[in-house]
Amino acid sequence: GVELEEEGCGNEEDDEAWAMELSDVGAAGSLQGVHDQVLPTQNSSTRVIVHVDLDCFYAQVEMISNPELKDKPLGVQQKYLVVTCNYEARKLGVKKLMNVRVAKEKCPQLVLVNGEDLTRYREMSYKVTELLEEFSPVVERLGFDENFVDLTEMVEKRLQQLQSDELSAMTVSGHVYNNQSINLHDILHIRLLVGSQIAAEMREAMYNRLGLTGCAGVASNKLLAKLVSGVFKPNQQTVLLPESCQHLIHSLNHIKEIPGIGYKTTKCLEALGITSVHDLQTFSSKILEKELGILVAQRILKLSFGEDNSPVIPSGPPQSFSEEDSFKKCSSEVEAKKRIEELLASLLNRVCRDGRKPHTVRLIIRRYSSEKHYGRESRQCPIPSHVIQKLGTGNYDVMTPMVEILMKLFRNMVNVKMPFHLTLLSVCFCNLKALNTAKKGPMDYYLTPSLTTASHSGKRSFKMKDTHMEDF
DNA sequence: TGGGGTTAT
DNA sequence: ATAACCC
Repeated sequence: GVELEEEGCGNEEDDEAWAMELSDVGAAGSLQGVHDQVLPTQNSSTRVIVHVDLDCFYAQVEMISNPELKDKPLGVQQKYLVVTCNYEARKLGVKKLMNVRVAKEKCPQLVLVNGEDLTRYREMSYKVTELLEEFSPVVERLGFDENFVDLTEMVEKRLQQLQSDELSAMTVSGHVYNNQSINLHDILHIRLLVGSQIAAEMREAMYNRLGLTGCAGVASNKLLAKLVSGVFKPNQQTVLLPESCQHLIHSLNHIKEIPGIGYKTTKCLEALGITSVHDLQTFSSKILEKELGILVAQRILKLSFGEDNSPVIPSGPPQSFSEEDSFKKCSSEVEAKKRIEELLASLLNRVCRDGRKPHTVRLIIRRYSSEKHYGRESRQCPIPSHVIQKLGTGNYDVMTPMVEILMKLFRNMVNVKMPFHLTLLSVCFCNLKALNTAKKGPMDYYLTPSLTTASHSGKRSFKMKDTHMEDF
């Protein structure tokens, strides 16, 4: 890695230099200080990141589909859960991931729509990502309703376009975290301020073109942008200035609120007596490294100080397509086959519309068991090339051979001669490759996806050990 | 707990 | 193939 040190909260050394450089800007009405100094910082660790977070996304999509739902308390139901709900419903006590029965008790007027089919949510989700990509191509998706955008370059360009008399008239858009005042002589403040203006334009475009509202957080890294985006909640935005970084991170009541510290790590930290951000910041790094491994320990320790050097990675098209269904009980091979066929039919549609070809298929099951918090098993195998070729073309029957492959995977996992009880089935297409439409040419050997992309990039390689059809 | 996703080991 | 993380 080239980067030596944190961004995030600091750059105290630079701050004073900037203040000196710019101290005469107001009086002289010149931006030379900005222009001279902005360019050399372009590849430094001072970034401007926005996190965009849609308000109760599934519920919004449903309200757009059926405007009569707009002024009613609305919940989106998957199986017996209300997975999300609009703000009308929240006022009446409905919470995310609340049991349907409990939600109805709390709020008898609650209107429920089924949200088990994610198709429209997925489509709207990608429209949002594509809209954000118009601002800057560096957009990273997080789930269906969140995106990070690296605005660093855009901000630099806007600062270079700025006329000299415009600087003193610049204003922040939305909230400033902790009500901190902006110093127009501080280049870090100016850059984040410009970021807040771009964030406002993004939210305007999302509303005008897609009818969606959401929050945005602007800060110097992904962690802080994400944390600050939720400070003012529906349909508002907040910018974090460096001086308030510690205030933000210490406003968290528990380490589990830090993105990147998940269920397992939280349990492990709690066993060490660590519950608050301060506990983690001051805990022995050596002991932490022994308990969690050096990589996790060093990463979460940095996170606890608000430091996060992870880049915004453009998501691009999805790496996998999957469909799953959960149920109380599936205990026969015939029933499993029917459920797999349903999942497959939807998946084949999606894969066809994407245009790329999956080269691997995977079957995932969850077995019934009273305990065991997380128990999923999977088997995968390469898709035979003659099946891949038929995938885009509606003419040939691709269902039959695919179902046969999947049932072989099924019988490899489940001994169908013994009683079994499944509660989930899922089919996943992955290892997606672009069509090879290139005509023969001298360079093709080096450019063809199956050779170049897979074996050298390390990103989409054949690292997984597939069970081959010959094994059966 | 749903119905998805990602990367690392 | 699994385990961790995210929504």
